[in-house]
Amino acid sequence: MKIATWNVNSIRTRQEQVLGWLQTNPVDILCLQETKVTDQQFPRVPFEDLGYHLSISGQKAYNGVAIFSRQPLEDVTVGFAAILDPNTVQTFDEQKRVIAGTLDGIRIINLYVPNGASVGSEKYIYKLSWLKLLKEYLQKTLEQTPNICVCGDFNIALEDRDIHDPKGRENHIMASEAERQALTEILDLGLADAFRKFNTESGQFSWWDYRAASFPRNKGWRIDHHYLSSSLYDKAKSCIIDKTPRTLEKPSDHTPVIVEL
DNA sequence: ATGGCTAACCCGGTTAGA
Repeated sequence: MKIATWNVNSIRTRQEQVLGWLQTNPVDILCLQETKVTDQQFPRVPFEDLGYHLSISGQKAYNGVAIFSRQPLEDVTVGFAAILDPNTVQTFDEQKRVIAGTLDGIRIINLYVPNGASVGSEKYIYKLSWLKLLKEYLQKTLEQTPNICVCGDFNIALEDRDIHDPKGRENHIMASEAERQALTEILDLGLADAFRKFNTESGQFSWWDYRAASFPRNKGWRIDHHYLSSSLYDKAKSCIIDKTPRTLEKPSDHTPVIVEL
């Protein structure tokens, strides 16, 4: 089974690129982030015509996640409230960042982790609070389902080798100690980075800033991940970053990452 | 160098991304 994750930065703007990519890369599962569209306005038909089932959770202008699957998913849920106390997480679920579904006994959890704006800002505090809830959400999920694949745009580079230029990173969003600590605590539940099973080199990224010619200079970050529970991690066959879509005209600033289980 | 680039929104300037 191939599971891809791709922050498309607007599904309506990227519709043709996503369709083209799926024709060349007919993955079993495609997890999308930053669809930036309400469910009513989501361009479902072209993807359904390609043979995909769509599970979507979006909102106007911001955020939004979706899972495309060749086979229908079971037990699709959106938001933290599917697992956690709705009264506690209600305000967090207003931002559409979490969708999950099951295929062949594997629980696939697709995430768009908050960006955090800048270290110490209100949005940064929100990001850390969100990650704390994510830990509880995944802990309870693992109690129900041992086989999980948690993927998406984490907006965190866990190690310096995941950043083109790590100097000064302690005050940089996506690399600060508190963010890394929050993610490490989540991984300590029993999850491991599929990409690093196969590739230990630096210089391999999934996101490049639109500005300052970051992509041609390969000044990027690796912030899009697949985290697998132990039995899936042991079985993983490959995990690759496909830079091709980032070379196109009007690309997303992220590019797809694909794990094969 | 707090720049630079892109997208949505409501209509050219703001908010957000990372």
